[in-house]
Amino acid sequence: MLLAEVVAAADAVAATTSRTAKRDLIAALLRAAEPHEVGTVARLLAGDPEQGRIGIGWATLARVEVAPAPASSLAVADLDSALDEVAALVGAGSATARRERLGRLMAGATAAEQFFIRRLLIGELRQGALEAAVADAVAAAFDVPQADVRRALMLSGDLGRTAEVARTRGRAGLAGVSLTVGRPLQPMLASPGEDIGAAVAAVAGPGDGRAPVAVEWKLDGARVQIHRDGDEVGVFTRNLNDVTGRLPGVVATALELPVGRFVVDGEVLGVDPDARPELFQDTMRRLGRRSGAGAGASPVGDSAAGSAPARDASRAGDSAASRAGHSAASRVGDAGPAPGGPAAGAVGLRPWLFDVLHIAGDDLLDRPLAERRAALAELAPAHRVPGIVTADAAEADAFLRGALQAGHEGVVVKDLASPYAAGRRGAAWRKVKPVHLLDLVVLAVEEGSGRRRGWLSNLHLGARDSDGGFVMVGKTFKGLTDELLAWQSAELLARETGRERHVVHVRPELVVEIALDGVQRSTRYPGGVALRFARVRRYRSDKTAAEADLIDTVRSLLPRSG
DNA sequence: GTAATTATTTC
DNA sequence: TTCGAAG
DNA sequence: CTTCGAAGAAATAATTAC
Repeated sequence: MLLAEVVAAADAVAATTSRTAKRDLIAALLRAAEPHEVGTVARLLAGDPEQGRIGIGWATLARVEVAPAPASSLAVADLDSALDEVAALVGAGSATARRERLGRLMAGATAAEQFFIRRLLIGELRQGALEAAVADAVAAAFDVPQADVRRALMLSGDLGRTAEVARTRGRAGLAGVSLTVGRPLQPMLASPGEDIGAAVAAVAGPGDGRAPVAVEWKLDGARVQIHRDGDEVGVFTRNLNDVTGRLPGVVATALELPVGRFVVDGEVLGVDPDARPELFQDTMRRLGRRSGAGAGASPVGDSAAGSAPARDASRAGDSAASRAGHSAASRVGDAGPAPGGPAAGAVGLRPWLFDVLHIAGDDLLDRPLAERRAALAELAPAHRVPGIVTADAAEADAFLRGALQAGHEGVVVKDLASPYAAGRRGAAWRKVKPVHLLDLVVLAVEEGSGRRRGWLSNLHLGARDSDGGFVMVGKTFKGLTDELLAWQSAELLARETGRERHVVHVRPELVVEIALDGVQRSTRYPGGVALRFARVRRYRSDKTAAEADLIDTVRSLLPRSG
């Protein structure tokens, strides 16, 4: 298949806002593809090429300027192999070599193709259709039920393979896709809850006689899905990245459990010697460390295993997913203190489990949560996330307060009758965490892009200094309706004091109420703190900048670090 | 040696 | 994370 | 009412460029 056909389809998809039209356009393209190309084409249209991120970003692309070819000649396979080649370039001089190879690819591409390749590589296809849309198109193209395609996609985590299966083996083939120990599936997600009472009511139903719900601590770490098959262990993140080699302690824990074959779901989190959870930043620091990759005990084993970042976690499907058998030896060395890092006494990242998806040959996905929790209690009682079962909102509230007291993020309220809805952000799980509010001053604003082009969108936020000045503590563009965007654009434009690039500086007069989850240490901002998940609640027209919150108030939200 | 670039995770 | 569009 | 996509920040590590 010619790349031009794919690009034409992508352009047509971008040109319509109708989801069914998008689906039909993609379906027509998939039908036209050769059977062996279906997977590649599907992934291209979903903006997720098999090679993943290959070390090309906007900066690299900006330096590759090649006159477009007058006529299209590239095949899909040409693009695919070019991506393979670029991905294979590592080590000294690789960036130059990448640019060179990319330039050759671009020289053979028409203007439209070049544009598509750029968007693809940057990871922003912006056609209003990604994985889910393509999945629906797969169903339409090959005349198989949408639900079957989605299920296979969630269980395999692999759109290309799912598309190929649908094309070559149809409905029966899709039905044959099942949870496979060692291969990650899409994790179930929680939807946001207003507060604990609302969450309990939403999950259990309102009023008397409501069903009991599970209420569990919500830990501020990294989601992990742990697979064990005999002495093979694989650990995967929320995005199905393989982090087995970075979590020797988790591997060791998995190997200690009394059952040889299982899939469990949970969170990894560092804990201080005094049992307080580490800051998210510190947990991520540990997870980010790639020393100790693989099973070997050689602490300076170098990055021999897939030297390029992000590539050891490639989703090549059959990659070296799990080969971390004898990891106990590497555990002690790896968990050692990072230079300049926190707490030498910390024991490294530990798994906290809250679900079981498979155990000893039985898939539990379709079983009620109550049953899965019971299975977990038997499999790994010492590693469970603390939780209760209750029908009483007051009891749930008390448990939430306890979680916060212990330094955790909040709780997740779960329907005990619900199955494990892989890949869904359903109403069966509701997360509840406290919201902080701050009144901050708008110091500057950035021009919007995409559908916010023409508006002033991203706000630079400042807290009040003790001597009358303002200290920037973060930015946000969230929580703005189109109406509010229009209003703030006009108001801020009227206060413009100067511009640099896309940033419009304004007189610090407007006070905006910001909701946030908390604050974290920052090296970027002069106040030493940055807002976490800041979003606009409303403008405080009733307040002047002199009444905004102080930087010390912002700092007081910092959790005490380990 | 330091700065820039890219990629990764969380939300 | 939040919002808006689509169905 | 639900799903989906798009908008972006922050911190970190690895690697390359200068």
